[in-house]
This record gives sequence, C-alpha cells and structure tokens, in this order.
Amino acid sequence: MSKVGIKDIAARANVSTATVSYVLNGTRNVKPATKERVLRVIEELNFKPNAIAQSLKNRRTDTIGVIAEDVTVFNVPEIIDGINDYADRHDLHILLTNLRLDKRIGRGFDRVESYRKHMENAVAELQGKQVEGIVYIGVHPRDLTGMIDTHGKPIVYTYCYTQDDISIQYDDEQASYDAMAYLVKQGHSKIAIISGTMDSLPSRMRFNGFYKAVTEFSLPFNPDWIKMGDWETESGFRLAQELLSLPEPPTAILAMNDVMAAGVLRAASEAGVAVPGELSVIGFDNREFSGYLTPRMTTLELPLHEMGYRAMDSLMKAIRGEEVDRNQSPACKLILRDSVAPPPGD
Amino acid sequence: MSKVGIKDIAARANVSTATVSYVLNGTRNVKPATKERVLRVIEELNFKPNAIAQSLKNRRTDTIGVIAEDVTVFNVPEIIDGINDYADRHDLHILLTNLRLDKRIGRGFDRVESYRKHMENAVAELQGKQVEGIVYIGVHPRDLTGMIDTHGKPIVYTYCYTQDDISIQYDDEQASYDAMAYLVKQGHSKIAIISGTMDSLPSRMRFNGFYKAVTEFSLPFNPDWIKMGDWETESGFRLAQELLSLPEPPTAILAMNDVMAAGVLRAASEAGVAVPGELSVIGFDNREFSGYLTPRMTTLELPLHEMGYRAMDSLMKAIRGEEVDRNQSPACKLILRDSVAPPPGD
DNA sequence: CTGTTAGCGCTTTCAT
DNA sequence: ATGAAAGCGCTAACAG
Repeated sequence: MSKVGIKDIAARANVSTATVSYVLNGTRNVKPATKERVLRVIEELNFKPNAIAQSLKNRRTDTIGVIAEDVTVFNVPEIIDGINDYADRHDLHILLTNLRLDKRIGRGFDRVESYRKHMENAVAELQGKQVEGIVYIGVHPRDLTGMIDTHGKPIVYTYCYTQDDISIQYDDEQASYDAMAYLVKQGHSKIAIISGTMDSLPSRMRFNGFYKAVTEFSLPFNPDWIKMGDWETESGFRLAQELLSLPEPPTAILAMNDVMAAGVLRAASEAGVAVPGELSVIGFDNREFSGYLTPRMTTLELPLHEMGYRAMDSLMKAIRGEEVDRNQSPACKLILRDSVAPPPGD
Repeated sequence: MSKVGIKDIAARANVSTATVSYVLNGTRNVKPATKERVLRVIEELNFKPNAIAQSLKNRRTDTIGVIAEDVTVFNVPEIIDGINDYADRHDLHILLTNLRLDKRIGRGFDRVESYRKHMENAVAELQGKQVEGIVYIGVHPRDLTGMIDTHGKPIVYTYCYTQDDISIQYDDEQASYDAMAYLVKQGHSKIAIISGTMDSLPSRMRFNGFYKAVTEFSLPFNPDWIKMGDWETESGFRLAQELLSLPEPPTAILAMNDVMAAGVLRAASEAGVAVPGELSVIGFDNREFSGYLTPRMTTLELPLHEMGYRAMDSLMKAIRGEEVDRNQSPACKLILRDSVAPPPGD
C-alpha cells in the first residue's frame, strides 16, 4: 500500500511520465493503444494523482476557503449547502473552517478581541493553503469592518457585512413589508410588531418595512402596538401578554423571529385567545420548529441556500476581476401555514 | 500582491532559504539577531509558507477528510463541531465533503446505486488530496457494508456503520431504557411506545430497551400500547389518538423521535388531555423545536458532539496503528423538561 | 505520437 | 550558525 505515483505507472506501462500525465489530463493526443495500456495500469494500481503536487505545479488549487463562525447555528448549514451546490457545479473545492464562536464565546459578540485572533488564524491558514478566495459566514448580521485583513485575497461576506467588501444579505425590509401586506390582504389593520434588540440592523430594517406598510396601507398607528423584544422566547411571551391585555388589542402580531413568535403563541394559549381565530401571528426565520408548533406557524423563510450560492458566484467573479454587484439582497419567502386568518368578524 | 515565497524572504534578509526554513520551523538554532531579522521580513511581506509545498515535501498533510452525507440534516452540524473540536486540539486540518444526499436523492436510501458514485468520487478526491484518514457521517443509522472501498486508508463511520470498520453510534437501547426507568420512577406503569419504522436498527434497539425495562420493572404488558409509527409527525398524532381512546389508556407515551412526540402533544391537546397532568410524553433526539413546544418536551439528547470527537480519536488511533475499540456507544442524556409528571392520582 | 527535463516552494542532509 | 543543493510528485516546454 505504499504510495503509487506517476512514475510507477510509467514504468509498468512502458511509457514516460509525460505520457501518463497526458492521458491523465487529456493535454495531448495519445495513441489509443498506449492510452488504453496506461489506463489499465492506473486502474490496476488504483492510482490517484497527488493533488498536492498538481497544485504546486499548476499554481492553482481551485479551492475556496469558507470560514463559518459556527456551523451549529441554525442558518449556517443551509448556507454551506448553497456553497457546496455552486462548488459542485463549477468543479471547485471547499476548505471549511469552523470558528466555533458560539461554543467558545457564546453571545459575547461585543468582546471583539476575544475572537479576532481566531479569525486571523483562520485566514492565515487558508492563505497558506493557497485558496483562491474566501467566503465568510457570520452567525448574526453585523458589521465586521476592520476585523479581517486578507491582504488582497478576495473575500465575500454573508450573514454579516463590512463597509468595504462584497456581502450578501437577505432583504429584511422587503420581508417584513411582505408579511404586513399579507396581513392587510387578510383584512387586518390593527397589527402589532415585536422587534428584536434595537442594536441589531435586521431589527431596524424590519421596522422600516413595517412602517412602510403602515404608511402605504394607511393603517391605524398605535404606539402601544410597537414592542421591543430581545429575540428570546420569554420576551415574546411577556410582550404578547401586554398586547393582549390592551384596551384595544391588535388582531395580528408580527414577531421578528420564530422564537419570540413561539412565545406569542404560548401567551395566546394561556390567555385563551384562539390562534388564528382571534389573533393572527407571523414569525421570522422559518426555523424547523415553526412547522411543529400548534398551530403550524406562518413565517418568513430566509434564502439561505441562495445566499451561499450567490456568495460563491460573486466571489468567483471578483477573483476573475469581473464587475460584481456589491450588496445583493435575495428575497425572503413567506411560508403560509395555519397561524394567520382574517380578523374576527371580518 | 504577487506570491511571496521563502526565497524572497531569504533574499531580503540576506540569508539562505534554509535559514528561513529553520526559523519558520524552529528546526535548528539560529542566532537571535538573524532570527529577528528574518522574522521582521516575514512580517513585512506578510509571508505565509505555502502549505502545499510543505505537504509535498513532508509527505504529511495532517488533514482528515470528512464526508458528510448531508450537512443540513439536524444531527450533522453538531457532529462536525465535535470533529472540529478534536482537530483544533490536535493541530489537524479538516477537509469537508458534503454529499448533499438529502437534497439529491431525498429519502431514497434504498436506491443504493444512485449515490454510490457520489461516495466513490468523494473518496477518490480525498485520496488525491492525501488525507491521512476519513470520517464518514451518515444521516441515518444504517449498514453501509460494501459501499465504500478506501483501498486501505483508515476510515471511521459515525451515525451509520459497516460490518468491518470502526463505527461510533450512540446507545439506543440504553437510552430508551433510561427514559422508561425515569417514567417508572415518576410512578408510571402503563407506558405506551410509538416506534419508528421497523426496518430501522434504532427502532429495534429502542424496543429492546423498552422491553428490558418492562421486564425488569415488572410492568403490565398490553399489546395495545405498542404502536408502529413511521417517524413522521402525522403517525405520532394518529397513534396517540388511538392510544388515548383505548378502554385502558396509558399514562405515559414514549415516542421514538421528537417529531412523532410533537404529534402526540397535538393529539392530546385536541382530545383535551392535559400534558403532563393526565399524560406524560417523552421524545427522542432533543431537536431544537422540542424546547419550544407547549409544554416544553422532555426528550433524549443525542451525544452528537462526542460522536464526532470520538470518531476522530478512534481514527487517529487507527492511523497510528493503535488498538481501537471498534464499536463505541456514547450514552444519550435525558433532558428533563415539562412533559412528564407523576400519573394522575399518584 | 512520445520522451527528457526543468522546476513549482519548500525541507533537510551534507558541508563548511 | 549558516549555506548549497537534492528532491517531494507532478506538468509542460522543448526535442525528437
């Protein structure tokens, strides 16, 4: 089982190493008989060309480095899948680095210095491995400007962004606008919103979509219907309780993620308010569990696969020096399930 | 930004390439002053040694190939995380191949030929890249004997197995036994079980644990309390309905996955049966959604991280020619939440 | 159509 | 303490 190389093949097939290389790569015409013979020997010895040596010679690895902040965070695998999809179709290889940020530092994204080193190591390693470019997958949409210096190597960010580089993020504003439009179409006008923390860009963008809809559809505006949550299920629960005990409660609640929407559902259930009969609820993210809740929850699906796919596409364009749309925003998709109905008495 | 190599460093620091290599690897003593100078130039030019060339020379890549049948399947990312954890601690690199089986062929795992080619390609590619060994992550525990020929390269399977190779799988039998023991301790004796499909090994192993507990705790045995499901939520729903309308209904139901357990919860809710007041429910898998159901569901957590970690550990041992325990079974862990209580009137 | 050979960027033996 | 040079497994220019 000692490594068999092109030389061994050449020897056994009575040809030169060059010929073996030619049949391997189809670089030149080789007499069918010779070719046949070489191929047979290759098969016999189960020879696989050493990709390391090939890359060294060719000075091309056809490999893209992917840095994922944490592969166990819900949105990441699907993005990786999109990246793989693109790579498969274009004969590219993927080198995946998992920073394990969630495991290592939890939600302490503010403590920048604690993970800057991890990022730098990851980039250095990928540079050493001669990747042609890098895709960086965040776990949380935020500004990473100044965090990473790739020394000129092309990089594309997704699920996060910098002020200088290409990034792919779904369209938060359009998504919440779409959810509102759907609610309005169902007959709702008293629509409440439960936001995530306000230090987050997605929260603010989703608010923009909400306000745009309120304005465009001339919905009644009631400040009591605007609630700030913190992304966690408890806040959804608590704020929904407040909303339901209002003198004039909303007939629909848009929560900025499914986790909070689950809290809304629980609050409604405990208060004896029927969903969707008396209250409609829309979540955000299309987390796996949203389909298993009672009722099955209507929510916004993130275009994760597409983000990965487009990130690769943009990266390859950048590598080839082509013009790239620097801030693409693929659309979210409203998944219609059972938590929305026309308002009572409609 | 043209590639800077060891030669450039040598030239600029007025030393030979050998010396640069020595300071890079600490292979020899280098006069502090010289070392200092070399290091400075390296820093200046942001030089990263070409890992490709290093590997070619050293004939070691310190790289493990990981083949994941599908990274988007719920258990896989956590296993990868365990693999990464091990790799980080042991200065190993990971080359991840995502077969995308779920996307490409869905649940058609019987149609073996349709994915054998994908597997072979993946293995060949990793061989070419000179990985030291391979970890194979299934999406579904099943026998893969004869599917993959690594031509002597060490391989370890996890979340699936073969008859000849090392594999790491959690202990299904112990897990369902533990769940039963917990139920018994809460005072239950009329315990029903909803299985997965019987062509699956986990189903049979979990049954074994169930029967072991029935025997050991001398529980009343009622064939009506044994239900065959198909892993899907609808079967959990339907079978729970049957169970609840029995003349002598069980006081607890153990479902072989969370998805079916969610169906049980919905059936109970619709039948006006309080969980856990009148009926206790335990799931399996600790899927993310199980914590968001109402009530939050008690379930068995799979030792995914540990499976990945141990797979790597076993693989490295195999590579070094050390003795390896060929069939390790890390334990599942019962996650206590709110869907279990003593039986009514206890 | 096929063979000879230089060299990709590094490590390491052998000299000094 | 440092340098010269061979060579890892391949590709491709050059020669025949």
